[in-house]
Amino acid sequence: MPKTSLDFLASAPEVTRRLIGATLLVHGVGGRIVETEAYDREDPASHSFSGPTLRNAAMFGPPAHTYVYRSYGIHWCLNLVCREEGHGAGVLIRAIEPLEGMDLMRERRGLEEIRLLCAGPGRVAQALGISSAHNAMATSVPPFKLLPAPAKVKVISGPRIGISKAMDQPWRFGLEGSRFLSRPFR
DNA sequence: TAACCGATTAGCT
DNA sequence: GCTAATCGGTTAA
Repeated sequence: MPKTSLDFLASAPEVTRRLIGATLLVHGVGGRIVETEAYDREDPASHSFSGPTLRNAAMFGPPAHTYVYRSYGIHWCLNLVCREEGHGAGVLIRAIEPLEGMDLMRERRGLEEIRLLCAGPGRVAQALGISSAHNAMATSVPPFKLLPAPAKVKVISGPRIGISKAMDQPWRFGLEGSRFLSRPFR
């Protein structure tokens, strides 16, 4: 229990930036977070924008918990809830540098190429074995393990991917120079 | 009908 | 090496 534990109560972009470089494991499988995106309540691109529904309920639950949703009817995507309970903000985990449980991740993804194992939110969820069963769970207890980033990570930012609103907000964050990003920053 | 996307294909530098 | 286009499913406005 490091005293430098992550503060999920800060603003969504702040929490999102600080998650870059953090280590995320599920049942000991995962690695270092290298790409994230912020979503907030007053944010037309956020699932929480129009208030609570059955699907996004976890976004309005306690911080440091998960919000898992189905994307385009096919993939699962993992978010971490931030700000105070009931606010409706979260961080989308977009890419991870694979470090632990490589064999299991390769098997789940049906892929050898390490660079593409977790390069994208749907890919992250598949490699880590995330599904709706992992929705609204605390990240501080098993099967989850979340370790804060080291002090000196270099973070870059840019517009979010796959949205058509609030394009002006640079709420996508990445680890500078990482080759495990879903797409490069420019 | 548009979405917090991935695999594939076709084209480019 | 890269980008753009296409299509596949569910959800919810």
